[in-house]
Amino acid sequence: MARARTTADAFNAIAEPHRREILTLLKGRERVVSDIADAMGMNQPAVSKHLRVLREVGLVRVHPEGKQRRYGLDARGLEPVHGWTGGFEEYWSESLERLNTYVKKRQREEER
Amino acid sequence: MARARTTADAFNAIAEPHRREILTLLKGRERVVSDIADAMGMNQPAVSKHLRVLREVGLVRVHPEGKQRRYGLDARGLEPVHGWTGGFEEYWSESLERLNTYVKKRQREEER
DNA sequence: TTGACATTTGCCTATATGGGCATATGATCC
DNA sequence: GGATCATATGCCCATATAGGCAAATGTCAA
Repeated sequence: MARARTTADAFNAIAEPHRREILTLLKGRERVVSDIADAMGMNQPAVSKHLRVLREVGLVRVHPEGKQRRYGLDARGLEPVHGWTGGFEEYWSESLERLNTYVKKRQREEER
Repeated sequence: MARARTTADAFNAIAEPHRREILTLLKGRERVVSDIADAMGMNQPAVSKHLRVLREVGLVRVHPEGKQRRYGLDARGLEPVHGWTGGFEEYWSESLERLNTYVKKRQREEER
């Protein structure tokens, strides 16, 4: 079996650094394809392909405007990723880790 | 150019559902390979390969114990993912979005 | 219609899986 | 050393890119 499709879900879509860069670029405002390509120093077809992936996974939306196509952010699809990783927060937050240690210690003491 | 290696970073490593499942399984306690394989209903070699990826990206650690190898979580590598997605929180949190709108409105008012 | 500009899509290549199966490597016990 | 259990690796296949380049499609203006 091959690797999962990049359009399978947001987890796969954002695994590509250039796609994350695009999403970041779209944060403040909507942008036209050539604008994005310039900002990234990439040729336009490559950008179009990444935009297609992001579109298929629902992280961006297109707003045709004459011959141009403005792309806008629809980051709701990132919530599952944020939520999933958030479930591990205690493992990297030191203060939370201390709290956790404390709680476990208390639990052990209460068991006596 | 091909897709980035799954061991390139946590973003790529957690794009695979089975690997996310493994990390979740390791949340409470450390587990031995066969234990993980059983819990996931997967054969052992496949699990070993996923563990290798997670190990190379630093999300798990091995603790040899006789002929067994206990794997433990080291989720600190997930923080960048959580942090990056967190930068988009306002786009899916409606209350936050309202707050954002309010803040921007205030800013506009202050500019007068 | 024709021309010009903006984007998308098709084609091709190098690369990287993910899982099944068989086999190698490690560790423990006799 | 030899047997046995637990894991890791090697090999093979089907599949999926990511990006470069050329060509197709869409849109608007004269």
